[in-house]
Amino acid sequence: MPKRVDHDARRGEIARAALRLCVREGLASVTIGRVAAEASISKGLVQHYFPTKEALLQLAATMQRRDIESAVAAAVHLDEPPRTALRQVLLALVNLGTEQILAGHAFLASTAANPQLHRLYREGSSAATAAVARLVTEACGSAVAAEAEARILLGVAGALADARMLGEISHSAAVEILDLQLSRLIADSAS
Amino acid sequence: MPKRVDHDARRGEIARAALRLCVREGLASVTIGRVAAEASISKGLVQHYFPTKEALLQLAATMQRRDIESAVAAAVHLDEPPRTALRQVLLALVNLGTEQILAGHAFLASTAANPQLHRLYREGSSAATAAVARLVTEACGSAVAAEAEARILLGVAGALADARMLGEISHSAAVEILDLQLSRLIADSAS
DNA sequence: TCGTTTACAATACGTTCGTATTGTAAACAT
DNA sequence: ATGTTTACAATACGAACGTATTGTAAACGA
Repeated sequence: MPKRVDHDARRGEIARAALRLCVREGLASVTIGRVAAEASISKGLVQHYFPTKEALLQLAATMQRRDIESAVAAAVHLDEPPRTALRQVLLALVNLGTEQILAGHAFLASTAANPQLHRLYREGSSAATAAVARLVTEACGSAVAAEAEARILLGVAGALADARMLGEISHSAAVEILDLQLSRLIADSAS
Repeated sequence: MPKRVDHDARRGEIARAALRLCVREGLASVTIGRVAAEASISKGLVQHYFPTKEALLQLAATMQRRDIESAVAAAVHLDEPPRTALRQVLLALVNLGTEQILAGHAFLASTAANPQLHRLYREGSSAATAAVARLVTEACGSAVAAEAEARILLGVAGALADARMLGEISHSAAVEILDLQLSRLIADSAS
């Protein structure tokens, strides 16, 4: 009934409904109609805010990345020493919900067919590696190969998150494995 | 026109066509009709070999896992010492083609919606971890936490494969990073 | 030899997809 | 006051989906 609506916020709501659907029933079941139902709006309104389905998926993927970034940002308390911040960042990744992990895999798999998604994920991955590499340098000095160590740590965190999602390992087991690797890089990796 | 046909082989061909499509254009574009066209057969023949689309995807996922297993098996020469075999296994994973990696992510993302796929991937992941853990024990003795180290190594290998697929790092950079981690576990990790 | 089975194609069917079009009522600009 | 936007719903539409049904010709068992 009213008029002016926050356009970006509405788009965000719709994209978030798409993400929920993707996680719950797979990317293949994300259709305009299902998204509209999930968001409790009409099919026509989805079209009003997104010219095409691809644009909707693009925003959903972007928001999924942003969700991860803000989960990481929320986990690191700024006044901690670098070694603690590094651990907190990796722990945040391990603790990601099933939602973020599943959606991430789904979009990553679409990378081959969608150059825009490819760029999004490539840049996101590079940025994450660079950020972790900086923390590694701060925590360990410049004697270590920071980028290589960052890739190792991010790989371990990702694999632990996957294993946790699949129900293979418990949260505490994941933390132990992460700390095992961290203890190789820096002494005193206690929380 | 003739009669007796190797049923399993035919099913394999069709599933492989589905995999190619999945890699090239994403899981969402894997439809009965497209698979039939990719395999150069009629839509009806796909139905003749698979009662349902889900059965087709199930076999495709199973074959994708088998492909990875045989790539790994082909990479390890049996008479090598364990430390060399371990490195060869991980290198084989890093060197996986874009196809296997992308399809793996796509199926893993369908895990939430498909309990059968969930079991397939959970069991596959556990088996891989156990196999690598055994190699770790053989190579380093029982003083190390073999399963934890196996998860770390598999995580690193997977992340390197992903980074290579996205075009972030070169093959040689990936090998260097893998060897960096391996050198922590065992002395003399040279090829 | 003849009926059954099998490999495969063709097509029909109801559903659902993405998109286009149209309608309506509320807010704004003038 | 009025005409243009804007938020939203409804529906129409052709294409493509998964599946069911039917047809045909070749190989087999009897």
